[in-house]
Amino acid sequence: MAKGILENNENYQPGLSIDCVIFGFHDNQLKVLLIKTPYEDKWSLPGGFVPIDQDIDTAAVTVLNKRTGIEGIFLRQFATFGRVKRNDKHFENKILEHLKIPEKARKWFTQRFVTIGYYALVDFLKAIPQKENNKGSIEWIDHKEVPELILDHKEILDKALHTLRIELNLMPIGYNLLPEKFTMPELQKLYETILDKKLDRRNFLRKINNIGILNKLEEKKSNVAHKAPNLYVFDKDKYEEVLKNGLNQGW
Amino acid sequence: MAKGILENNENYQPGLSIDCVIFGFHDNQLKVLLIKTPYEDKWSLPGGFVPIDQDIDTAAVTVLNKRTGIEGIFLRQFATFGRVKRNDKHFENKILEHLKIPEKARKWFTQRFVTIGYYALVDFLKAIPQKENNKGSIEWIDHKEVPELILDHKEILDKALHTLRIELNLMPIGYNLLPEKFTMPELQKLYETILDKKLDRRNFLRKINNIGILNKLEEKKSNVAHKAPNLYVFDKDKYEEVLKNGLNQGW
DNA sequence: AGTACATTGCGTCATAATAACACATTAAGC
DNA sequence: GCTTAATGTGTTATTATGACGCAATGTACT
Repeated sequence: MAKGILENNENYQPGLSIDCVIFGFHDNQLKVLLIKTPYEDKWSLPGGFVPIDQDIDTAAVTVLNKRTGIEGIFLRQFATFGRVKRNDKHFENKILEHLKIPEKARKWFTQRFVTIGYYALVDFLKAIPQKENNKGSIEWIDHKEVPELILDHKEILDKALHTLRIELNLMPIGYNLLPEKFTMPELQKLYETILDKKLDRRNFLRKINNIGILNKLEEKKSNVAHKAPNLYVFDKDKYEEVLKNGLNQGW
Repeated sequence: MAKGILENNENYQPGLSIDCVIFGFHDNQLKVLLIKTPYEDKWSLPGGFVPIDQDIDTAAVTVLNKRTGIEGIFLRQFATFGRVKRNDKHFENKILEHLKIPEKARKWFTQRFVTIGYYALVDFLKAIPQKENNKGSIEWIDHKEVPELILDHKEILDKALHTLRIELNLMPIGYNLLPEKFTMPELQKLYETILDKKLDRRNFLRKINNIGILNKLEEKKSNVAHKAPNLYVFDKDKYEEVLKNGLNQGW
């Protein structure tokens, strides 16, 4: 919840919020950063409100930065959710009381909200979940084991993943999700996890190499079971270029 | 401008608007439906506000329906625009006076607005531009000859076209842009116009046919110069199926 | 040390998709 | 009837994709 919002409603854009679907990758699993709500047994996406003097993109960056502690990450708006009924039952009186929201601020919280969805791809190891005032809990959760979410947050999460899957065909990914040096099997696992589909090792290698954004290092990964795989890094310049121009332009 | 908004601000979601980029196709040109603003020599996208008790998608349908008179059209949300400065200079006093907006309503119009962009594909011949109270003017304008637009509407239009170009690879189009019976050269021209690129006749035919959404009719187009082209119709069932499942799934 | 096993690197082959191009057909206009 | 411009229907070379074979490498076990 945004700082000072209880005292200064008028400093925020009314009826508008930001919700972020923050993806990370760890242990061959796609993780999503979720927050446990203090007042009921559900979870929510990290979100916030939009300061009246701040661009919506900036407000999204603020949410992300506040929750992960990192900057300069991949962040993209993917949809805006505005069904009337999406929050009409949410902030009931008992919840407002539990949150100790003063009477005069309640109207602000119970108004109709439209929310703008952003999704982010971040480095799991660099992104340290940040609690709100050291209270509550925030955790990385396997996207296959997402618990019940408040409001329409499940729908938002699903839409984010769907968008990510489609955009896999339009842009390279991995730079923000993997450590600097990584192996081909790791990159492949990332794709397989996002797509929820097995890919052929050898065809994957060929296709990824054809994009031309990887540099193979001399070193191999050490301390691994079985044959040591090669290490790769992204060629940042080429990566950015492909990100900008897109790939796979059908027509 | 939405009905009753001057008297009943509180019936609308504050600081939120809808803008529609309505595309049509005629004379081998991609057209955009634009409105001449009465108070200055600029044009704007057709838009509206969001009734407090209406889904945003419904509000977008309302705008579209009001401006074209048609229903059941292809309409898709593509982005939300929320820079702080996007409308801070727009509704200056002289404009508010010109619009005869009463003093107490001015605060509503001068607040910060975030707008949700939708784009639509409609049949040029069926969509008859509808004026506001028979005042002002609304016209189909060639997308290559778009005049100066208010606010960030040019940016919104560009983003819509960019989205449409990308989505050409993910879905079939034409059903909402062409008459029921059409020729292959017409469909090709549509693609060429949207993409702003020449395509090879024979390769285009093969690729379109492989999608499997067209039925060739027995008849040919009559009263044409040169060789009479075949007529086609979309197979609605297959079209809808491909629309839903998408095409060209890279991975 | 030797062997089984899992995993990686690198390659082949058949098929499908794409790009570039040739030629015959049809109708209008002179 | 001839020219012209557009359409219908191919062919061929190149590239991308999908399915699969096999040798190399390191761990674990006997």
